Amino acid sequence: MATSPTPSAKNSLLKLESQLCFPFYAVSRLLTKAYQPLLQVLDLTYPQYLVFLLLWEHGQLTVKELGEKLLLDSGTLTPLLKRMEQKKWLSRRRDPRDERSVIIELLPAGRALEAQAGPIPERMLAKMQMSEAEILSLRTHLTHLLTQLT
Amino acid sequence: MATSPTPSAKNSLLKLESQLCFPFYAVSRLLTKAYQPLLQVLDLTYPQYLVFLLLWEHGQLTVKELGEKLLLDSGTLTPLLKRMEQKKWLSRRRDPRDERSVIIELLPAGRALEAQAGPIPERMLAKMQMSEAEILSLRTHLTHLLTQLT
DNA sequence: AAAAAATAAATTGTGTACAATCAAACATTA
DNA sequence: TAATGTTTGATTGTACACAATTTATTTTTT
Repeated sequence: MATSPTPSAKNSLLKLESQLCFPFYAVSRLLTKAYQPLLQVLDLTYPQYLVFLLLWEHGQLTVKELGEKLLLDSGTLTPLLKRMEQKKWLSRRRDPRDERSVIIELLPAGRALEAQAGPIPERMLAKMQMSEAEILSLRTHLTHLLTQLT
Repeated sequence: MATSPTPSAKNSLLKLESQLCFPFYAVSRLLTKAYQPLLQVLDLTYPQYLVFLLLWEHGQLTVKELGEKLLLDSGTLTPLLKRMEQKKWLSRRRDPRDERSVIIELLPAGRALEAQAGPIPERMLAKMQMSEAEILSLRTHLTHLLTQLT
């Protein structure tokens, strides 16, 4: 006769889930904490470091473009970018060709941080203690999830 | 002659890294957002839901125990638990045997939420669109990372 | 037992996150 | 071109997250 999944089988699945979303939440916060001592000497937070990674590569981007790449909205980015502006790391100005857009441009003090931030990725990889195969496997799954959730 | 890694090899490694930590950060936020419509009808946030998962299982826990299991400190938990107390979901009281500890205990209104929250894990699994094999693989890597970073 | 050390929460201050709303600028079309 | 609708940031309000400090309590040492 047809039966629904046994309670134990169902529970294992549900338990699996409860142990899947929480680890993401926990790992994300622990990674940010692991960055903290490396970023603190540069007076940077992790989200600010992510903004810099993009600016070091592109030089200048609009708030909208930053938001699309970081999956953050202006309610998060505007105050964050204002703090970075106060530290003379970047400039904020309206695009003359479209006054709705705000262009974020790297300033010399911001560009100077790139060299100091150079060793950070290797140090983080060391903290993670993962093989390149593990990292590739993780990246595949994370990218898949990212696609599903976006 | 001995050489350091080539720039390209080194860059690929660094790029790998920049594409590993950010996905964790992004997936974690997207998962919280994916929970939001399911939790909103219960008037819950994701961290509050995590507290409930523990309380539904254990009935009562100290703030310290909640913090150990969720990897959160009292600076985060105290205001969160006070909000949950205001909604009559739980009670906060000092342990008479050790006045330093605060015991968090589930109240009837909090226990009543358990049934309503029942379908949430399955719905989240559906949103993630992952096979059980993928989930198991992810869990292994996440647990490893969690251990490395704790 | 009195002093010193350790523990558990609470508090304070800073910095994200994000939903909801608003305002200005631009694009479209009737 | 005037009205309508869309786009882009900024603002507001709520809720984490965490470092650093403080307070109350308990434990350990002397």
